[in-house]
Amino acid sequence: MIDKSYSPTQVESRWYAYWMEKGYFHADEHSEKPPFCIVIPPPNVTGKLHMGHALFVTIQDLLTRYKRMQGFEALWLPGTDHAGIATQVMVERQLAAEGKTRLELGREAFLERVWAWKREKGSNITEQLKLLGASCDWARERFTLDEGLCHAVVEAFVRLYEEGLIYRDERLVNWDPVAKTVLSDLEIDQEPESGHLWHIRYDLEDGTGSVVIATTRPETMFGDVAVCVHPGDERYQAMIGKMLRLPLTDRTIPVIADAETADPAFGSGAVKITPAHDFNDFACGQRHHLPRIQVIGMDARMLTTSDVPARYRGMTREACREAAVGDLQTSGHLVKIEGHTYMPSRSQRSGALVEPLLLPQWWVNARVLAEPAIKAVETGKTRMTPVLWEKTFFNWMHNIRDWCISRQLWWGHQIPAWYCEDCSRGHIHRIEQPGHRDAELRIDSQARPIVSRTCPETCPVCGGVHLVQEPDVLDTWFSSGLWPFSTMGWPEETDTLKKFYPTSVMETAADIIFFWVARMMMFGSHFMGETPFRDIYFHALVRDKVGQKMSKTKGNVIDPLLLVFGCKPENIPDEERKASRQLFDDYPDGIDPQGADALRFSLTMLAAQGRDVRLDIRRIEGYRAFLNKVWQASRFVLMNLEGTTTQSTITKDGCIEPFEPENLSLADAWILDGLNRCIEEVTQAIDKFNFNEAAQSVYEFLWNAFCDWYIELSKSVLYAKDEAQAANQACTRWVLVHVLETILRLLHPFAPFMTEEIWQALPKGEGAPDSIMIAPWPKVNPKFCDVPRAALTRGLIAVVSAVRNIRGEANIPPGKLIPRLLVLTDDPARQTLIETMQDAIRQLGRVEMIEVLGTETAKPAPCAVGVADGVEIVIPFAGLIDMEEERGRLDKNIAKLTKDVEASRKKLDNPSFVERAKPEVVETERERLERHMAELEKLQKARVSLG
RNA sequence: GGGGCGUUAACUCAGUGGUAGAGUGCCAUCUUCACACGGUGGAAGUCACUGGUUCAAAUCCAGUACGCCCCACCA
Repeated sequence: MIDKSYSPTQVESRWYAYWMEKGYFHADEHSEKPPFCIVIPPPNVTGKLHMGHALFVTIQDLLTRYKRMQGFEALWLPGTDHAGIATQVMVERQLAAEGKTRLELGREAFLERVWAWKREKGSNITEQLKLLGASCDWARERFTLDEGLCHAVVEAFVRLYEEGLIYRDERLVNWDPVAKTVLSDLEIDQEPESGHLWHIRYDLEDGTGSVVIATTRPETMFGDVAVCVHPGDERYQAMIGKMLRLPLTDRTIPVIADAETADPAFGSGAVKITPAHDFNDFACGQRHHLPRIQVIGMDARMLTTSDVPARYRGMTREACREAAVGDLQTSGHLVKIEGHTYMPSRSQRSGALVEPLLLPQWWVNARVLAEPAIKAVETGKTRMTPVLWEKTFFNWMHNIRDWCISRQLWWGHQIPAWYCEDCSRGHIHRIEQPGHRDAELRIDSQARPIVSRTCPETCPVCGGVHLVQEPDVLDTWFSSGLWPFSTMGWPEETDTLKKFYPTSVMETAADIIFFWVARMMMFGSHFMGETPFRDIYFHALVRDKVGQKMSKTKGNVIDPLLLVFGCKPENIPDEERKASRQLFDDYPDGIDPQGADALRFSLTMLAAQGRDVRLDIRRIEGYRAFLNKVWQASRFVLMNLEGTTTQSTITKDGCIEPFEPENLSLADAWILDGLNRCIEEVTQAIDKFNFNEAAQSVYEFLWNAFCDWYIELSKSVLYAKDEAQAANQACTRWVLVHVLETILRLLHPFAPFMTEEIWQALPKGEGAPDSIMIAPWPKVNPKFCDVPRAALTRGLIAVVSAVRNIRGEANIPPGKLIPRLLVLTDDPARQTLIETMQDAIRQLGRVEMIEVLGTETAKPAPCAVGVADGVEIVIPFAGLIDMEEERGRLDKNIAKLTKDVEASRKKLDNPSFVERAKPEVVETERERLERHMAELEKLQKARVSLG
């Protein structure tokens, strides 16, 4: 017997170890079963479990467990990502707390430190996934810096280089001066900020006039090489081609015309051109063959070159801005300062203002790689759900730009390229800094890389032996892009790849569609000849209850584990409590343990396809109540099996039925028919990724059908004293345990722990599996599809409901039995139904005696009348009912019915409805009208008799 | 500038052509032998707005308002 009350924390501590021990999570690449495979979106090793993880575990585990039960060889392949910038920044922060920097430690010692940290903390996140029940094949766990994956990365890089799809080039790139690395376009955020627009006068060299330019970055003026105006702008026609004096310097720069760069309507219509520090200016400079003058360095300070006037050299860009503006004011060149809202680029990781700099970097030719990936989606070889994401995908892929893959970090895959110090003499610079362990290597774009799988011993050109490796590492997403096949052993042709590639479903958040999904598609098509997944399911974003993204600074973070295990605010560390401020404002006394099962069930319910989720804890509590209901219903079934030989008839292939349909009671036939429907709905919904529908279906069947009616009806059979019921009792017990057992299997992918706990407690026969997670997925049993008998039971339910309705609205106290109930109908089938089920009706309606009579029977006056399923329910007053209440009740029902009748009439009186609507719709409408009219008539008569 | 999404009960959300649903909350009532994380009954919505298509619109189309997201640009 299971415990009296449902304690998720206790239940969930029991089963994970059992499943692991039994090896149920392991997928065999040599199996004969059809494959089903999901590779996990690898969480950052630095990561701490958040709602996004909880959501993907919920959905991926749901799919994996479902397919496993359906008889697939189900592989959910886990692993973690080294998360280059995130991890390095974190460890550097630790070092800073000790007063050290990575440059003091040097590359080797720093990396050792990161590895030590990874060894210590790297399993945190995977342990947290396990708490949610993730049935991953942990023996196959991978890390993007594993030996095997490094091998795959090198292989991919070298092949792409040899195919000309990777190249090194000097371009303007996004430089993060805090993290000291270049960033891809995707790693940059833009939010509006308020700044200024400085209007500065540049005088013509010949003294004939001046131009006023507007800029948001006056400190870059030392890098100006031209002032650009629109060719059609009449104000400046005469100046085009003339030279201007650049204020604060002794340089002169030309006025040029460029329609793409200058907008006559913005500012003064004239714009300064600084090709080394602005992307538009860079493009303009290229068109006009202008020089590029770099004036800001990688530390975001002004360079100490001759281009920068001595006074400003070495200043930070901010200090320089202030100084320059002051000097311009003094010299009279500053015309005005305007307030201005602009969108500066900031590094996602460090928050630093990105400085565009001219640097040699490694690039992937994305356009070529994108083609087959686009085609795969166009032809439906890979499908996206919700399908609207395909548009976003195409839009980006068709306009894709080359991908900058090098990063000036240490934590990551060092690029497999070397430079010969002899051949590339003069292009390799070692910059020694006092206090830095290693010299910094700067490698000019003119240096010639030697790309190789292993470190070359000699230079293939000159035979020289002085080779240095490219210090840069690869963008984290380069290795993640290989994830679906690198984790399976690529470039080796492994059995795992043969069995499981391409994978079945990629399940992830849509915000990494470009970062990750698109790149996996490109690499998969290129290296494997096939896109890596059949289906891509994008889940929703989990937001807070008012729809904002969760973030620590907003204080609206909801840590899934706080919900799973419960929490008291006083036990939470300050920092975390700050991050979850909103939560503790709403729940000052803390939160009760909800359990992983309830969290999972809730997320499935809330995350309808493609919709963002606003997480409302009240709904989680509601769904925990549902799991409690399952638990309590199970206790009822188990209690009634005690001391009997009735057992669940599950085997490893399905269920055997000890009873034939003709031996079933009406209630049995009804619930088994309903079970069939439920099985069908859940299965179809999961297949279509409509997880909320699937969960909803089980929810309704278990609560509204099984608990509310079948269990209640079963009591009149099980607790009957007469001998005649004995045979029915055995049947009822079997139906109880059979329906419960099947529901548990349907529910297992949603709530794995509690379903296992209960399932294990059920009495089962020979041949039953050892765990619900390897039990077969329920199938519809055509033998038990019994529509007519199910419909009769629905009639019975309607009768009981009608009695209860009268009781409730007429304020008959629940303790008071109704002495006499008349049921009027001329239909023999219904008469028999009421007769045979009268025990149940008496119990559920709290009625002492029932008489079944024909419709012509004279009603006692006064009486209360209700209509259900075409039969008339009559309750003689006999002092039971408050006349006023009853009049009110009838009036209300009459009003509603009258409205219904009018609506139906109006429709049916409309000739075009009758002609043009589908015949079955017209037929339904006629039936409805007839039914409502008959009902209305009866109620009206009853009302008249009340006076 | 381009694209996308949303607006349904007090709250959080389902519902893609045929008389509006759930959870929580609310009102009344009941601690009856699975369950008060419960039972029973009840109240509660002009489905943002305006047009259109249709016999029929929460649902399809167009527009408006408000909210949100993505991409691009921004001197």
